[in-house]
Order: sequence, then C-alpha cells, then structure tokens
Amino acid sequence: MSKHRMTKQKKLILDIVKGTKCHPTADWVYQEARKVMPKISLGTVYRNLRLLVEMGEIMELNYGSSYSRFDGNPENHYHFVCVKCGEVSDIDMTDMPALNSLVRDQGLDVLYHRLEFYGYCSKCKSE
Amino acid sequence: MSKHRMTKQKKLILDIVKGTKCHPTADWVYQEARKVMPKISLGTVYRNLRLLVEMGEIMELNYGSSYSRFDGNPENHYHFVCVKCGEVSDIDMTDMPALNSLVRDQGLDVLYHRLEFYGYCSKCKSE
DNA sequence: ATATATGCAAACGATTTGCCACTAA
DNA sequence: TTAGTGGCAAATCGTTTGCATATAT
Repeated sequence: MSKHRMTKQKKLILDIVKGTKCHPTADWVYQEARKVMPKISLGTVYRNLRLLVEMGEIMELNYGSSYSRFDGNPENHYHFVCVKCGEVSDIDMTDMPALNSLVRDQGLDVLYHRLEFYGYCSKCKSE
Repeated sequence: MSKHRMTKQKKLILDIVKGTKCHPTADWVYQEARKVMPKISLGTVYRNLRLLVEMGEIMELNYGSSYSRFDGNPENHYHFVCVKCGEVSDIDMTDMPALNSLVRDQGLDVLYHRLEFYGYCSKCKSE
C-alpha cells in the first residue's frame, strides 16, 4: 500500500472537480488548474485524476465520447447525457438496488450498475 | 443523403458482427475478417463499423475501457460487464421504458437509456 | 532523509483521414 | 460512367510514461 501525499497540485485538482457540477473532462480541469497554478502540467492532472479515482474521492464517467469525464460525487447516481452537445448532468433519482437483485437472480455476481439517459438537454432542445 | 454500396468488405464485417455473441472490438473483427479476406485493411474495418452503426444495423458500446465494442443486435438491451476480464454479455431482461418516463417527468427530453451491470463473470468468479 | 510527486516531452494505442486506384450500381 | 469505397500509411487525439528535479512527510 503506497502512501499518498496531499500535494498542492492534487488538492487543487480535487477542489476543482468537487467544486463544479459540470462533469468536466481532464482538459477542462487542466485549464481551470492553470488559472491558479500556471506551470501545472497536463500529465500531473491526468496522474492525479487517476489517483483520486482510485482513492474513491471522485468518479470517472465514459459515456460514448472518446474522452473521460469526472464527477466530484463518487456515490453511484444516474446521469443524463445530451446527444447533441455532450453535456452531462445529474438526475434526481435515487439508486435502485432492486435492479441488481433482478440480475443476481440470473446467477451473475453483480457489484453495481450504471444507468444513463440520452436525449436533448433543454438548451439544445430549444435550438 | 449518400448512397451506401454493399461491398464484399462491408457484408463480411456485418456478417461477423451479427454472427457472434461476444460483443467484439474493432481489432477482433479485423482479425476475423482477415481469415476470409487477408488483404482487408484495419481502416476499412473501422470505416464500415462506423457506417453500420449510422445505418442502425449494429450498435457501439463504450463501457469503461479505452476501446469500443460492437453489438450485432441494434435493439436496446441491457449488458453485463465483467470488472476483471472485461467480457460483455447480454442480460435476459426486457427493456423498461417506464424508466424514461420517470426522467421525462423532470422535464428532460429523453430518447433512450442505457443500463449496464458490473461484476464478476462466472469464469472470473471461480478463479 | 527519502520515497513520492512534479514538469516536460516523448511515447502510446485506438481511431481517423488523405490519397489514389478500384468497383458496385 | 462515376460516386462511393478499399488499401495503405501517415496523422490525430486522448492519455500514459520515462526521467531528472523538487517536495511532502
């Protein structure tokens, strides 16, 4: 078990991800971080995002696009993804563990599930 | 609207994806295709997989890993993903359109949803 | 003191694309 | 005939990594 150091960089990255509801990409986090710490490197951002995911502090989302998004809320919850602009937002729906039970009944060893809804966000809908 | 030609290559790729339950990666399709048509190129495989997705003949899946998988069944259905070996399999559960209604009630324009269960497949569980 | 993290740049792997020859319609 | 497609290789893009230096503990 390796020890984690809470460096300035890691703290900043954690604060940025926890401090937004926009489910940011690694590059968005990088741009935000540079506003505070101009010499921070993209590699450091990626390294720390990965560490923070492993530490269970944040969550990584892979919804269709070729890049990952990150979520400051590590608890399992559901998302809405806009098929036009790619924006990801939280959905006000409580976790449904009963879904896991349905699959366990089929003999599969289920740990968790992911549920995402796709459609047009309010902004893209009105365009 | 461009016209699609049903070339030997496209037909072969379609048959390969429709003919397996393994939710293959592009490279797996490429290796299979080469057994029949040794000079087929990887670019052609990628191009046709994309065309077939756009035509609604097959479906693209992005579950966590850094590469896509493809599914010969384009109808919305649910999957199980092994967190250890990455294998993807179908789940015997009918589509639940009622879930979309729950989200529509929140004012979002939902087209469809995706539901994936994660856990250990029977092979990895017994290791 | 020293193991872990940083910045930088090069490397990586999956996927896409430009080009010219080929072929399905 | 001709617009769409194939093969090939180079390019792209998000992400990872090697290395020498810096820093948290």
